[in-house]
Amino acid sequence: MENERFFNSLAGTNKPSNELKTQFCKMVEKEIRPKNHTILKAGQICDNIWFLAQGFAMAYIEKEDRKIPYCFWNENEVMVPVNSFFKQVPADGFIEIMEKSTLMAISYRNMKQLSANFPEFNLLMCHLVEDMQYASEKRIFNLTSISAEERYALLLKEAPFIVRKTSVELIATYLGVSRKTLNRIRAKK
Amino acid sequence: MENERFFNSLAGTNKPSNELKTQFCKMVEKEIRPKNHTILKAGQICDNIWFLAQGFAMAYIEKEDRKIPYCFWNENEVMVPVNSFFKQVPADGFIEIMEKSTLMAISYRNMKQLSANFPEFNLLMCHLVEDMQYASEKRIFNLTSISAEERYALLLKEAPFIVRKTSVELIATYLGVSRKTLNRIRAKK
DNA sequence: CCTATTTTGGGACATTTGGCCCTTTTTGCG
DNA sequence: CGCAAAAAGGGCCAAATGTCCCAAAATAGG
Repeated sequence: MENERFFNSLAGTNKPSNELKTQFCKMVEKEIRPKNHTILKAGQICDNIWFLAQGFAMAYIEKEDRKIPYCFWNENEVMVPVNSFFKQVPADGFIEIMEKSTLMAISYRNMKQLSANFPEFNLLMCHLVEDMQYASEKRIFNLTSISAEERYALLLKEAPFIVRKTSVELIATYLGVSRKTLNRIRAKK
Repeated sequence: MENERFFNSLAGTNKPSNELKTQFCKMVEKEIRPKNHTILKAGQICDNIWFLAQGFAMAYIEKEDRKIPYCFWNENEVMVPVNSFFKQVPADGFIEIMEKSTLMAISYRNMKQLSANFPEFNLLMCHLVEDMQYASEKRIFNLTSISAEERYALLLKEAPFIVRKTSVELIATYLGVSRKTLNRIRAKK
């Protein structure tokens, strides 16, 4: 069931106790959200970690009426705006559901409680942030050291769902180039 | 003394117990490193978190004989390659001391022990990674949404020490442009 | 199913960027 | 202090990228 998938996704290769798992699963709430629904707005303090049981979503920062995507999430991924959620401060950006999605949510309060009661849960949270940091490092490396064309090829290889499910405009911005440039790259066979 | 500065830097706005502080300070070791010394090589498993008590350092990834800087550290900053240290896996990149520096080091084993004995220390480690993640997010935003010229202006404003202490080549790569382009930007008054 | 709206892809042109190369300046080291 | 090596800065040209624009295609909503 979806709560377990959420838990397993957080657990990764770790083997947390069944007690933790049971507690965790009790706390998770299910939400169905329609396409184009915004679940977090800039300025709000994020009260949830979500698991995208089904669907597609994006985090972006708004700048001069343009959306600058920071992250795309596919099914079975954990969504969390690190700064806003863990520090409980206003978010810089938005999280938007891009197609009808099923979300599993756990609140900050519940997260804190699990952390207090289960040191191993704390570890899982740390790993989550570490993984996100590592992903960011790789993205920065790509943005500073390979061409837009190579970045697009990499995206196609590692996250083709993004290319399938998003507009050219957003993909281009995500890759750090204009729509025109991405079109040219795609036109080259 | 330097051990305390290290501790305070990790503590940030938190108020950890004196007991933790004492334990921590006992574990810290001081190292003096000369210019151009590499304290971590790609492929090695990082065994330390460092505090740069004095000096200047850089993390970079090597690619086709070029150095792609990921991060620069100034005095009083905490240096840690998140993935290699926390997961104890081989590092992707290098950490190089760019000018004679004083480092305070704490080993993985000691870190683990503090984490086990002091839940509050665990929190500090989490905050450290969260902050790094937040910094990475901002950098990605800049790389995808503002011009090289604006990025340079921002760097000058927010981390002028990098501009003062590093070569044009490295700054340019850090900003995601060629040396030629950065020279042109600087030539514009 | 049809219409209004959005998205896409490409042409023309201007601008920016990068590679190559050379000279000058700075730095490191004996 | 002086020499060798490295870094900086800029000229020239080619390649790439971006802006503006429009027509065709795809999509959304009634």
